[in-house]
Amino acid sequence: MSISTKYNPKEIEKKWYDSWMQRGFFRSKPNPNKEPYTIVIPPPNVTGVLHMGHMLNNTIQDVLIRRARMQGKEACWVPGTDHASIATEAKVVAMLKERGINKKDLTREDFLKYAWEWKDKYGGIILDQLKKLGASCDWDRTRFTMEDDLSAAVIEVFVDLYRKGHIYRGVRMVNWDPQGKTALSDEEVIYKQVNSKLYYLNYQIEGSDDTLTIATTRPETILGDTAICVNPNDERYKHLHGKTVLVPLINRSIPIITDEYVDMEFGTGCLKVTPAHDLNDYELGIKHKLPSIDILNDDGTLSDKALLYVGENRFVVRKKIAKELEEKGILAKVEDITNNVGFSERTDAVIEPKLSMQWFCKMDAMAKPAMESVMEDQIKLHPPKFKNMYRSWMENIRDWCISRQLWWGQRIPAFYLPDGSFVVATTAEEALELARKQSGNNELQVSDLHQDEDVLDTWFSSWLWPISVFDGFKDPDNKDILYYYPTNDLVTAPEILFFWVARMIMAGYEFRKEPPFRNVYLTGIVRDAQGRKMSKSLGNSPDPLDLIEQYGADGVRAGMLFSSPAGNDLLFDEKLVEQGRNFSNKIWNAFRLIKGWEVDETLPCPNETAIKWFESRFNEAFVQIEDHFEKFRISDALLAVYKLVWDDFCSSYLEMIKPAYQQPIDKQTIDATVGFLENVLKALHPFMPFLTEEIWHDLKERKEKEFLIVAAWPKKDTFDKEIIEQMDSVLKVIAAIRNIRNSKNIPNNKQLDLLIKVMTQNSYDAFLSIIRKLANINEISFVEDNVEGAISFIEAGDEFFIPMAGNIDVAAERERLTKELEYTKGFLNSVAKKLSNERFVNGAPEAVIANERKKQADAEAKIKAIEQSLASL
RNA sequence: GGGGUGUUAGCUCAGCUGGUUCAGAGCACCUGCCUUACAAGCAGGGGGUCACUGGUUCGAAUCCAGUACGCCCCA
Repeated sequence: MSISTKYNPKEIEKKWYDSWMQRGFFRSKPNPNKEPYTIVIPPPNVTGVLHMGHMLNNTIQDVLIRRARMQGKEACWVPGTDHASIATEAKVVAMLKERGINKKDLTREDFLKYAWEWKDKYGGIILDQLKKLGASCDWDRTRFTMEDDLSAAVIEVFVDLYRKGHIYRGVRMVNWDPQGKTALSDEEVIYKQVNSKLYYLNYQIEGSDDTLTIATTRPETILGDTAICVNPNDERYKHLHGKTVLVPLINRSIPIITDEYVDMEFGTGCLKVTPAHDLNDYELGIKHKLPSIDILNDDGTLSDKALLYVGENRFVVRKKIAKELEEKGILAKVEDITNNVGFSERTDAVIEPKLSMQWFCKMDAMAKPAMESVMEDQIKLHPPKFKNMYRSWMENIRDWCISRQLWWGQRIPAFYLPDGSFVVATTAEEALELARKQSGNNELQVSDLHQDEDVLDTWFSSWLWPISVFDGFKDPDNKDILYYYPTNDLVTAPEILFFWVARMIMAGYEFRKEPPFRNVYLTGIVRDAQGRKMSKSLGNSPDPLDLIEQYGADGVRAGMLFSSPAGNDLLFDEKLVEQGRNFSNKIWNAFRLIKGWEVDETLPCPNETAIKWFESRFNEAFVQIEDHFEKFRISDALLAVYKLVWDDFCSSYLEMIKPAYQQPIDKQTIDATVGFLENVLKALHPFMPFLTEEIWHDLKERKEKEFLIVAAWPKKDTFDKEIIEQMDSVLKVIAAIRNIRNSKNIPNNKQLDLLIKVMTQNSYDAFLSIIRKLANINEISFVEDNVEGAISFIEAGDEFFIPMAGNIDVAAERERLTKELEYTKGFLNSVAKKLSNERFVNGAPEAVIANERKKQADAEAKIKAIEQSLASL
């Protein structure tokens, strides 16, 4: 035979991907005669390269979209990338540095030119990598969050929300990244446990020689202190209420205030209040009308308001000031503690809570419908355990800081007048008009206005993604948006459930009055075999493209899905991918076998039972597979196909119908078998698209557009439960015979005889040839009595004998039978006990009791049979 | 500290509405096979007090409470 015994994915994958592309199978257009099925890709970071998380995520999306396509839906998977402002800007800055260029020396326009240059060069990499995986995206629809239309949408939305009063500008405590020199949203801050020191400092009480001790992890911030706070119920400090103390080193007089917020147990129970540098202190400050003293510059050095150590880095100052305090006898003691410190997700710098002027988007009004839609299952989360988390987040939502002190992104459309007031408008011209109206000054020119320097958070683009990719802002009634929106399923990671998913839902209701999608499938995190998160720094992540090279895209796809139930982390092991590859090979060889048969049209069909059985078995399995799909149990769906193919189709069915070596096969069997293989390929195609398409075409001549990728998905059909059960018993009989061979060291090629004592209504007539073939039996006969000199076993209530021609080890056989007898008696006993319990008989449903009675009768029959066998030994 | 969620075979996990799918699957493991589709394979097999304690029930892996340990989110 000329077909290789091993499946070789390399050229095959490229061939079919190109072929699909050429024929436009991935493309989608609104088609009123078809039901739309839409997925928008979670846009990967434009700076990114494919990692294992993307592999899992996009494999699942591809499985969903391919199945929908085969189901005859108008399947549309929209790809694209997002501009990832901080990450990309950091990469561009690094690139410039390499070329000896400092960002500070560039104008905004020059910098953006470099940024686009960078994006054009590296921005498409990740999408090309997805093609290797087999992703069947409609590439003609590829979008980018910074392209003109999507940027216009962002600006339009900003202006709209501003006019609705949802966007405001204000001084607020924000998470400041002193390295990136930008504000971050709460979600971009990662808290880590670190070892710190707790410094105990003595503050002099004014008008007294006494001191008061406070504890702080950040002694440098005392320079910004504006009060000391104690719990009003704290007996220790009652005598100090209303007094003032002096801040050490600078001797500023600050009041002692009281608030129940203070934890009496922590430190000394005295809290220093630094409203400019701590969120809780800030809120205390507002409540008690305290001044804020901002002692830090944007780059994390001390400002002149600090009075001391001006211009020095915050961490350097911490050490220096601790030393100075110690020398001056102010430092009482130092303790080691661990506390949570926030770090920038992007630059890893320690976050500085900082007061600054930022733009905010109000969340409460928009959060309401977004929360309800998930709680009431208009949008379903899979698995639903994430609903709780979602709710608690939405209930405690805070306003969204949307401004970023960067250049790479959509510039905030606010224009400042010479007097410091501002207007918000989509264009400078429109702004001028508004500004003239607002100021009453008709002499104002565009050049008098100054646009805000900041850009918008990237998520302020991506929350519009399901709408903006269909140009739903530019042209709200266009055909695409009307047809594809709401999209169907979103596949993403739980980490961005709030960042992104929740905000998309808000935007959906705000701008389209409809949810952006119906189902959210949450994948897990891909971890290594030890359970560690895969990361570049650990070096524990395989390169996905290497894996594809080694095992084939189909093998990798299957491997990823073998062990990844929704919402559960995937402990990735290369073994899984190996299993995927082995599976590819298994199917390949099944195909080789079928392809290799000569057909003799004159032969009668000896395989009616096998054919009838597999047909039913396929339908049974397919119903289950569909059920898994409907419940988003993708892993289970794959495993069900896997078992259907390997166990039922290959190990059982093909062995049943396989003609003897070099013998031809009859027409009816080959036709049925090819049909079965086609159905199996269909069910398998979403998971393993390349291999299945290849076999599809090798199996038969196909017409120009007759591709598996667009073949009709099988329909759920009825199945004959009885034949499945009968075959089940028959296969157990075969296994029992094989087991006897194994344990008695009887070679496979030695034919045995089989005698059957039927004690039930079972009929084996239709299955005799199958038993003969699979168990290598010479003669099968039926008996009324026990057979002497034979090994026996019971299956489905009937007794089977294999004559051993005197080769029986009587003692061993007696022991085996005795053991089985004992077990069965014990079993009977437990059933009898149940049945003699009056409360069980009265309380349990009829079916359960009938079942127990059947168990009882079966066990009794079995005991009788074993006893007879023992007697005849 | 608050909330959520989990603990089932060596590993990863199914197990829905308590009772024949109740103790399962895949991988790993053990034994025997190079039997012309496949050694990336074939055949067979051994593994579990369902975390622990108590409760509800005729009956609990399944429901309830507590304990221990793990993970996640928030502070």
